Amino acid sequence: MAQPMYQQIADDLRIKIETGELAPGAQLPTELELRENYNASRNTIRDAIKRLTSLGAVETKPGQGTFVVQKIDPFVTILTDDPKRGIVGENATYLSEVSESHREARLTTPRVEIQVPSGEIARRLRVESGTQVISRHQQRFIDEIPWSLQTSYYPMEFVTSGKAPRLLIAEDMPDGVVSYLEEAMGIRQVGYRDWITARTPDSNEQSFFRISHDATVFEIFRTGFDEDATPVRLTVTIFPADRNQFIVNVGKAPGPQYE
Amino acid sequence: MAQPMYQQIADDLRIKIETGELAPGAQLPTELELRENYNASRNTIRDAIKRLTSLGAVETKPGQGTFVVQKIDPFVTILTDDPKRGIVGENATYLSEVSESHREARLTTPRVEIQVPSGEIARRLRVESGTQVISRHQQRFIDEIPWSLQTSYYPMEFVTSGKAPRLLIAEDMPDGVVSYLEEAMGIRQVGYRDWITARTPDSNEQSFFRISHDATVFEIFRTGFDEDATPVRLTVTIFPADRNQFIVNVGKAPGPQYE
DNA sequence: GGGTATTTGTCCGTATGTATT
DNA sequence: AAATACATACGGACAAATACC
Repeated sequence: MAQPMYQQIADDLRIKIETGELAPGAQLPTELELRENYNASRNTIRDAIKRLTSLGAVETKPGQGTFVVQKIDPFVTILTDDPKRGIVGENATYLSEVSESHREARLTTPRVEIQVPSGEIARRLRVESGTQVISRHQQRFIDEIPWSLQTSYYPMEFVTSGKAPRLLIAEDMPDGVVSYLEEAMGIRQVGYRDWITARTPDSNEQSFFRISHDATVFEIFRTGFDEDATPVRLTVTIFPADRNQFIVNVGKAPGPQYE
Repeated sequence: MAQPMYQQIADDLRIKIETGELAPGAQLPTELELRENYNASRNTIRDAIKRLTSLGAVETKPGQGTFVVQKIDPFVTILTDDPKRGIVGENATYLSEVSESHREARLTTPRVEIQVPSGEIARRLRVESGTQVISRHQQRFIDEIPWSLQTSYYPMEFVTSGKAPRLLIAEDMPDGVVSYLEEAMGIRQVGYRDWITARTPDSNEQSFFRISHDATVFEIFRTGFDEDATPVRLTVTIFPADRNQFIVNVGKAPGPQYE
């Protein structure tokens, strides 16, 4: 046996999917039918299907069947801001990028919390661990598909000093928090750093994005800095890898995005 | 049964790993022992372990046992070139970044091929599909751990014109291909665009990186442009997500890397 | 709403193969 | 060569989710 049987079955089905014999959205034969087609036991068929789900080629729905996944048209985020536009709020950038591509973006109103951050958050925002921070959490959708989960963290003294009370208000800031902080506190964000990682989703992310436990999500930490190189904000965004890609432009790179 | 049994067992083992009760590198009890510990069948134990492998928490070795994975110290690549350094070869950047972190980098000598590129490669390099291109492929290691797979593509006329013959020589160019092209052909790369995606590894990548089929790799397409905004090269690099992270600096961001 | 058929999910037991020590 | 440990494959039983009448 060169290849295990479940692997051969998975490959055969994968080829049928790639050639279009099984179209996107189409239902695969049921486990019982596949069992007869391939003359294998149901468990072996199930192993083959598990292989395909972990490749992201099919999805199973209890009580209904197994279906070829609809490939989602990926949304591309430009991490390096357009210099002509200057550094603006991420949400404004997000909304304009999406509308440029003729798709409909939507954000939830922020959920504002006072938290004691995890060690990683505290380290990146450079506050002492054990102190409190303000967190603002938003969900983002494109064409009503859940697209990303974003949480921004700010040092607690921004509100305890009385200077930036609107950080605690559960409302979106259309001009962006960055420009609000400049108006209210004189803090200028002169640059930022994105730290890009990938991992498997936790259970919250699995249910929000409706992805399986062995899918992949990007986790991007964006730290904004003022002129003294002090972090003024940290934004952590989770993007499912099946519907998100990123662009970094350096030097003279043409067009906004496409050739 | 709120949670399925295999899930509870997986969670219990995961907690023991996170708390350090099962140290990195340690061997888990064998399937037979776990079966007695949890009073479950061997198949159920195996389902729990599959869950942990897909999380990347453990790895199984036939004939030996199941082991807590040694977390690899991730290597961080800066995608936005340091402006003081200017735009130099990726390999030079790679070697210097690694040596700055006191780790040992190594590259294989390039494997040079003439290929008819796939549609995606042709589109990104903006050559007509069906025409030939030069490809140069290298494997990169850090401390002898396989770290990335890189393939660069160049338009065929760079050598058919007789101007850049060294592109066909299977030798690393320590100063970088970019500066060679400038010397030899007068082509200046004035900028580049990185396009960042993530996916599961193909079988080549699985065996080279020694990762499982449901791991994740970053696939980064770097297109270099000359002053006419014409692509002069395309570099595709595969990075396993368990040992690679990326940084993008925009505006004034402090330090090279760490706070 | 309820009942039934269909389909996938979980769990068990067993046998045999393959890799490593 | 033998023992150990994981990998593959079979079969069966019941549960849970969904669709349909």
